[in-house]
Amino acid sequence: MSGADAGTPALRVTISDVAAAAGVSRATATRALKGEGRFAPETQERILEAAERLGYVRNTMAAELAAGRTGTVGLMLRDASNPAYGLLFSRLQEEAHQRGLDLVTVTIGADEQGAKQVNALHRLLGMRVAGLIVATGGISAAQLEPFADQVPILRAGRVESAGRIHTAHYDDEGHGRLLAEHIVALGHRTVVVLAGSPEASYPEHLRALAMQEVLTAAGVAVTMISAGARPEDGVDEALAAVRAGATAVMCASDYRQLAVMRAARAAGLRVPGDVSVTGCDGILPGADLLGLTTLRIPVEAVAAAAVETMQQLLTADGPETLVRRSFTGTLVPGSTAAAV
Amino acid sequence: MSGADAGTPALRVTISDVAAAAGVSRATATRALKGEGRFAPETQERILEAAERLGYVRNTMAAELAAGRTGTVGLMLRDASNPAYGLLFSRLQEEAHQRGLDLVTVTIGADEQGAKQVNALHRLLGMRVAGLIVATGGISAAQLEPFADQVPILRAGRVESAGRIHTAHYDDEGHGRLLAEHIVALGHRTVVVLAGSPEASYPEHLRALAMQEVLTAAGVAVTMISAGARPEDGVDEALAAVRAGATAVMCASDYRQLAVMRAARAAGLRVPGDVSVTGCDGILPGADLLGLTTLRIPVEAVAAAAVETMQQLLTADGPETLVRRSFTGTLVPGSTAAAV
DNA sequence: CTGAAAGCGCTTACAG
DNA sequence: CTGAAAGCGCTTACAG
Repeated sequence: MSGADAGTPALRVTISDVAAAAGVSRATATRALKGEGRFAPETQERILEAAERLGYVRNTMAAELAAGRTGTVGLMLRDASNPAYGLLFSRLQEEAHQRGLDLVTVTIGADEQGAKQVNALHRLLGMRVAGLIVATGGISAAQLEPFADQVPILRAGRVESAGRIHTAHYDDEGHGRLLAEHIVALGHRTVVVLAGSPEASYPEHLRALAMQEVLTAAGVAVTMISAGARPEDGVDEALAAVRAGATAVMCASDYRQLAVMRAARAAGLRVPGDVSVTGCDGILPGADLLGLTTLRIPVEAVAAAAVETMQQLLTADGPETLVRRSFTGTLVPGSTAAAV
Repeated sequence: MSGADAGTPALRVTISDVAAAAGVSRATATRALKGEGRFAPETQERILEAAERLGYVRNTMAAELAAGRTGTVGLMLRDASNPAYGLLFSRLQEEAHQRGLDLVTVTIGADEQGAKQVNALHRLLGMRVAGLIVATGGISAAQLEPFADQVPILRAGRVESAGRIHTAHYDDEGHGRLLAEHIVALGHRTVVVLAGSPEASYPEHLRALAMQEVLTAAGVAVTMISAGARPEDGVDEALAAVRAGATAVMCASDYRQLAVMRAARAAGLRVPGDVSVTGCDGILPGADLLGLTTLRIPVEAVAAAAVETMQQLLTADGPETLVRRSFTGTLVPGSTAAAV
């Protein structure tokens, strides 16, 4: 309440201050403040009043250190400027709030090296979080697994093959299939599939493989383009294939779809007149106005499952079994893809 | 490294384990691990090797409690599903990373009551963060100020009039002015301004007031609509005004602009043939394809200034002066607004 | 260059 | 119903 001098941080009020002000021991103050254990109602009242008056805020670090446990779940997040991750983040928070789970988040840039990823992981583990939700593909199972016996780890959004990591993930293959079936149904016989390489984006890669499978099985001629991480990567190549006869470009993400539409417009190609285009994600605001043909990924369901599963893992008493939950989104037919 | 039984968390290795394994005291282990103070190079090597081998992760809570300080800055964030906040979040993280500042984030839903907002604040203060960056309008200066003498507090994105809170904010009034001047230049004489009410969105309110001022000063007839928080709120009213003669609808956000375009399309009104529309934010992916007339808010500059300022505040030795930095974005003329 | 000791703020059995 | 005591894992002067 004093010490407003700059440079000298104000003295924080501790539980000892509160206890003294209320004329009790620290032990009693602790109990009354938490509302656990035995204490006289009027004693509690006095303690609560003192805490309020002094502006007491419990030191979480000390409390958790002493109690030997943490009520916080760590969340590793990828760059939230991508709306798909932004929304996932938002939903995870929302779910956690509703279930009374405290979440502490650290993010890692998409471009960061393994060392930084591990660093972020250590920061969370250093806080002795009770569980870990990983919502970034940037960190591998190998980096995660050593800690799987210390704390439950769940990957959100992406499949995971490693033994001890739980998941709540998108059905990327199913998504690729649904989109490809739509294109087949529209009668396209020569199609470009434009996706990030496995290194650039594993989910995109999975979608692309599934698309290829469905298209090929339907007798469609497929040109696969394995591109870099940036949306504009591979776009020129895709348009070249269009000029060579392809009637549709299937993109593994809406960002790529936008890039293709931009380039098509610049090149004087009409969508869907000259070329049909599809994407995947379906969460861009304004996607409807653009008429994007896409697939809405089930962000809400994945977020809910992730938090629910984590909560179960935290309260599990029996031996823990591996949880793997997959969620399929819904096709959004738009005006960017038409029958040939 | 044992205790893989479910239910029984593995024993975490402590610095005592590392010290014992290396045959030194905990004090020496601490120094060598941090690389501070004096120690024999070969001793350090032994300690580092032991830590590595045992899988030691320093307990941050204990370390900071003992050291009496924190290296972490708290970030209070609003729902990141809004791209404007998602991008701000992303940039803040990026900047913090680059400057070696650790950020720990808690979010609060847009709809949450004051109690929850304060709760989130307490969670951060309970972690004894070294500083606080507030990137949500949901928490008031009055709630923040009591803590301003314990820790530097900076509001990012939004102006702040309270005495002890620093800011790095958008020039909302300037943004409103720039957009209004554009509409005036296009020759519109009857205009609707559609914005959230002060309670729904204070920044939108500021933009709207500035628009009104510029429009009125130019002799334009203005209809002000003070709407709810949802993008579709007030849209019907706006279209009614258009039917009554208004030639332009100025929205205080891109979300509202999209809602107006959607409704206009449904009502058979052409944009910009029958009505010009403007927004504000300019960060929607695909905004260019839609031809949105908007204003790109300077997210990057605000984020950089916020982190930079916070870092200065943390290392300041002299008496701290109030920092208030404002940033103006750039007009993005699109195809949704045309001359009458 | 290294270690013994005290202490950070809080909680938890255990006695009363 | 309440308090004294020990301890959570680590760091920091202070002696050696």
